[in-house]
Amino acid sequence: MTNTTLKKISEILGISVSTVSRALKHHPDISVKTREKVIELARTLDYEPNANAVQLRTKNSKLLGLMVPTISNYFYETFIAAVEEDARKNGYAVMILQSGNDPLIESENLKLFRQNRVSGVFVCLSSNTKDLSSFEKMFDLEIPVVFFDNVPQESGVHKICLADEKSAQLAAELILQHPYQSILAIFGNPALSITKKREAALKNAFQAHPHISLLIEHANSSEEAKLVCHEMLNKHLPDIIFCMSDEVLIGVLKTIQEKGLRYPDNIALLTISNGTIPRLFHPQITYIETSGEKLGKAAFAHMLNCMQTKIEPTELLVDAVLFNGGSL
Amino acid sequence: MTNTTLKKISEILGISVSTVSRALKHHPDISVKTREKVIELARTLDYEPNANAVQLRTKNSKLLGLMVPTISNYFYETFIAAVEEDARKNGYAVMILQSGNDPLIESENLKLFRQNRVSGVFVCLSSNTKDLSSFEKMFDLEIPVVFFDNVPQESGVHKICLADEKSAQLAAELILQHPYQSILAIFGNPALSITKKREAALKNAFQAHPHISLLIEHANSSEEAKLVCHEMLNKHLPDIIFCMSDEVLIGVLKTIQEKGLRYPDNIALLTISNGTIPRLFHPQITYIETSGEKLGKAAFAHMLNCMQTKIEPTELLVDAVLFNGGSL
DNA sequence: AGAATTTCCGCAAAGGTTTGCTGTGGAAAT
DNA sequence: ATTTCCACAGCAAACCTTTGCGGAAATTCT
Repeated sequence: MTNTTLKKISEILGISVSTVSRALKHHPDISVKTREKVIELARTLDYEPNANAVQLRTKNSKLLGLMVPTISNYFYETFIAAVEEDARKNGYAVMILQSGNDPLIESENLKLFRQNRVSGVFVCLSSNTKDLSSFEKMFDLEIPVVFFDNVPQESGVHKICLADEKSAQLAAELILQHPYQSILAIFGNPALSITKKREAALKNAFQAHPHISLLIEHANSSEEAKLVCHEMLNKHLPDIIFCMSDEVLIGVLKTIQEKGLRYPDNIALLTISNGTIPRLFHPQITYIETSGEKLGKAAFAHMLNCMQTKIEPTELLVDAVLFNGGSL
Repeated sequence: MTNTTLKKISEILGISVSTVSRALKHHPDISVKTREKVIELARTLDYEPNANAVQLRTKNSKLLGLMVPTISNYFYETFIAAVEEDARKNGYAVMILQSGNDPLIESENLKLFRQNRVSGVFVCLSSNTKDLSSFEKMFDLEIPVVFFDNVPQESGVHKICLADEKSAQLAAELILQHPYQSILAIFGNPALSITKKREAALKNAFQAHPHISLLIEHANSSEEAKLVCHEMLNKHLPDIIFCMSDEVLIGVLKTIQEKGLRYPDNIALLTISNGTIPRLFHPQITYIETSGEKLGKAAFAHMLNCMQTKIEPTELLVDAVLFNGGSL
């Protein structure tokens, strides 16, 4: 079977292509009689506009780009799911690409987005990206770019983040409500904006409490976190371990389980997470919620704004809330 | 900045558009001198072909569609990641849509795929889809459809599945190697092809062992699985619980933890999973591996075949292997 | 030198849609 | 009965690229 086009409909009905096109979009120039004839036939022939032709002509696609380091991640997947859902409801489709944390692939992917004429892109920066040079062309072409989660330091771009500072502050407050004296805080890749923000905020919060020992470590993966944690626990058992993310938490949990430690009895746990992992365990692990879903919804709404009216680049924050499990 | 097109290049160089087009693809009709001039200018102007125009003209897009009930799922996310990665390496981009297990949205999404002229689609059927009527048009238009994971019963379509029967058999064999006498097996949504296959295979394997009690239950979500498990354990403590999937496993684990049971001492556990969840716990949970990654790679390879040469629709299986944790 | 190739490039159409402009017929206004 | 106006529909260009075909100039062969 071959595809039905405006031309085919117009030939069958013996009218012009433009009349068919207009009838289909209820243009007032077309009489009701003609319009109904056209719509009727279009339905029976199951006409579906060729998006390529439409976009070529109108220069305005219903495609959005979305790039993450990897799709396979507790946080990104919920973000993606949320964006896709809202996009669908608004008639947009989403083209998803992974950078694998490789700036080269990131750049290639941006090119792919451009070639496919996306109307906007969501980007979580690769952890190895040093500058925004590969994004220049997007800005030049005025394709809205909304950065999320791991965002560039530069101002003048659209950023939408979790309340990184606040979530670390919340964590600090919660810790201070307990009589913990020694804290082990394990963060992720120090190159990430979220790492920097969370680390700075946590450090800052404890500055006024010099009697509390705050030990900070970094780990780029769950495996590293596990090793680091093992190492640290061998030296000294802290009162509480703070994990910056699910990746870290997973490593820490493995260590704790392997060592036969029990929380909250032997050691307390606190993490920042979207909740999936913390809720798997019993007792559930107390976490500061960073919802990929909320972030996704906010990002899409912001994108819609960007595409409709040129708005000033800003940094938006999605609030953080505490979920009380039973790990401290 | 406006986009560079073939026309713009041709005007600057004072040659025709067709020459530019041919030069850029190393057509033998074009002299080396002209070709190099063109390529040089194209590079400095950072020419990027308009995919819409190309596709419109060639009727052959570098876009693939992928539909799953939800992206946010331990299994699908790895599948998607694998497909995207291989697609990228082969110059394809992936358009991802979620059906939310709603046949209506599923149908709408197929339409979106068609309108965007994808060259092929991967589909994991929604659990509520009763027939393949909404796919008819895809077949008519000869757009390759590769079903995966939850596939239709019909033959004559491309299906690529985990070795559902074999994985259940493997599970049965493993169980029979131990002196377990009572088994609680919890399966997922009975409407899914994977549920049916796994359940049938498991039942079948135990037919020859009537002295072993095999109790079968169903649960559509982790929460249901948790409830079902609670209920069952209140009546009777089985020797082992077999979980069909991660969803089920999560519910079961919660129940077990809440009840203060310890595996493998009080009860044994066995599941089918891609490994993410089972490896989070200590001891790790023994599982039959169903790798979304392997499935994704196989699916993409198959899709490539479908697009190049019309091959006979077949059912491909991705093998299942045992991962020995410490839960039985 | 004249004929036969070869080399290189341009013309124009096609793909499906959208849209500004033009043109027609008929009804209303004068 | 002439003019004015409106409702309706078609023409043609444009978006950008690809490609069959034809043709001019340069080269090679008698």
